[in-house]
Amino acid sequence: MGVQRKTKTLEGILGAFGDSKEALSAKMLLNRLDDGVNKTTVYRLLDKLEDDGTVHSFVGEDSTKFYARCHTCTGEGHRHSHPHFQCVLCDKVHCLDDEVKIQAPAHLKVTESHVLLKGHCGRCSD
Amino acid sequence: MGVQRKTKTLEGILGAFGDSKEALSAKMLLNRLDDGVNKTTVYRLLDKLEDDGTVHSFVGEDSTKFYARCHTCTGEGHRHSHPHFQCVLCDKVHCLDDEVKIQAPAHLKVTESHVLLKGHCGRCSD
DNA sequence: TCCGTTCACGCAACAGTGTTGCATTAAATT
DNA sequence: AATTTAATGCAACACTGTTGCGTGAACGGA
Repeated sequence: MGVQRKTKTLEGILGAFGDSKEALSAKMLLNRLDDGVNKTTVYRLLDKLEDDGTVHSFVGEDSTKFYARCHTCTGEGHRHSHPHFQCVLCDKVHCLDDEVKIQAPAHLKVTESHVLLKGHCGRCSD
Repeated sequence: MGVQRKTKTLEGILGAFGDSKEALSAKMLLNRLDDGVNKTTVYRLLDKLEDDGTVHSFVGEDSTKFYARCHTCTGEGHRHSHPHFQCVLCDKVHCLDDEVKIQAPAHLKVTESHVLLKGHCGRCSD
């Protein structure tokens, strides 16, 4: 049913994402919010924000879920065929721009593509 | 250090993978082996087989780890730029053939690409 | 501004996947 | 067969994420 009330924690989460393409895990968010916010609250808000089409989620190679602001989605459904990039040095994750189309054998009907690239980001590869 | 002894559980695991491109999770393996094999044993063997370059691993969208036989790897390092496909109906996961190259912005140095496609497999889309 | 509704919150307990320490068992080597 | 040491089973743990429930706070209406 999505978010219905403007609470302090909600504003903290939206503020953490800001308008950037950086992706955050629940743990990262808890660290940034700090002052006694409960993890349950964060998980529930993230779920609702995803329902609303405000954020989208994907799974990193360490099996943890990351969330990032959507820029083109609605509550009707998420359409994200853009890749995500994770820096192996600073661990930052962010969304890339390009749409990705991967061709699969004809007998498969592909409905979702999840692409995660790993490597060194701009700041870390100097 | 890898596998050093040919035990019953090891043969069970290798038998389960066979020579196919199907990927299995630890849980799936435990179900197939059944007769009182401990999950710790399976996890440890999978780790060692990965070290040896016998299997490779990747993370599914449900945050669980899948393993599949390598066909071109050595203990020196895994090189897998092939996509993996998961059927949303029968939940089977398998390796696809094509190599995938995704172009990323120039300031990023990409060292790994993980691609997971989801959809309906041949058997399920009839 | 007060009040009532009901969403949101914190807490505790739990679920699932995967890991670690340690004592025991069993492959491989002699 | 005896010895060595990798592999196993067990229990306990770590981590991410979830659920139930009682309390608190946001919002709408009077």
